[in-house]
Amino acid sequence: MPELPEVEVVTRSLKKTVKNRKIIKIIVNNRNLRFKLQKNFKQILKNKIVKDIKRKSKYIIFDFGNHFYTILHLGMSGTLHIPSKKKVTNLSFYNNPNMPKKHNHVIIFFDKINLVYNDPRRFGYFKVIKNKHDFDNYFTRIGPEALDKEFNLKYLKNKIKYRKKNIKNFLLDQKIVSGIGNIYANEILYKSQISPMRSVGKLSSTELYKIIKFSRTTLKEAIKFGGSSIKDFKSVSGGGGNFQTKFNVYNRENQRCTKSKCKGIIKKSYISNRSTFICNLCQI
DNA sequence: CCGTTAACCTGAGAGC
DNA sequence: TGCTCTCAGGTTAACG
Repeated sequence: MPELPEVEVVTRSLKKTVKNRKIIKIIVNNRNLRFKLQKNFKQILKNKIVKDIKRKSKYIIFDFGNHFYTILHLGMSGTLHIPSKKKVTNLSFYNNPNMPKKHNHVIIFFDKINLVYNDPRRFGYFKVIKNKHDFDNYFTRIGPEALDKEFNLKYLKNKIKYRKKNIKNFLLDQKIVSGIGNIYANEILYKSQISPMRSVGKLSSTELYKIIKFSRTTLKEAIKFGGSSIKDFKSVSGGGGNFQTKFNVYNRENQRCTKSKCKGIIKKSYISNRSTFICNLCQI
């Protein structure tokens, strides 16, 4: 489900809702997430106070102070929500309305507020980290995120050397640049007017610069619109984002290119089993 | 080292 | 109505 903008939106709402709150208790209904939840997960987090909430690419970080953290990755279908007594918030694409609590795997009880982790496909996971070394080490596996200054022309030029990978898979490779997923890779390449099939080694500096620029602007704009809600993305309070109304190519198969004067039709294909949308006339 | 594929999961929607 | 099949916003082990 979530790429950088959606995770950012969730992180911002967590800052407003659970920051500085104390965990009273935790209920674990299903430990079998992508990685099995450690046995003492409940005990180890009990009575901890959330000092801060941070985000690193697609990871949400609960910072408890003293280099004690819990990292959460939402996978494809993970959502966090705070149930309200007034309205039903858990009605995502994947949830059977008759059994809305079926995939509520972890419930964190704060004073006054409960935070529910729901994840039908269970590709998401929590990881508890207890020291600075492990924390820093955890993120060495991923490259700079697309909004970082480190993700610049010099960095990119160095990374593409001697490589034949196509630009779409390159943008999706979190070791190269982190935070971009399938929706935004499609949108960024459309705005850059570059075909997703192009080999990275053959891209010009101008083209690389466009990719960097549009990565930043596209992700930032998506954040401004509250992320993209295709099927089940919801913010913590239950509202969806609106960036899907801004899509130029994603999910727009057989529709007209959004650029005025362009007669192109958006075509769908697959690259490494991921759906890929392009305007044949705009993207070369 | 590099690039690609399969696998991990559940459920909605399409087609028959 | 119901069955089967495909697809979904992510990651990564395993393979050639």
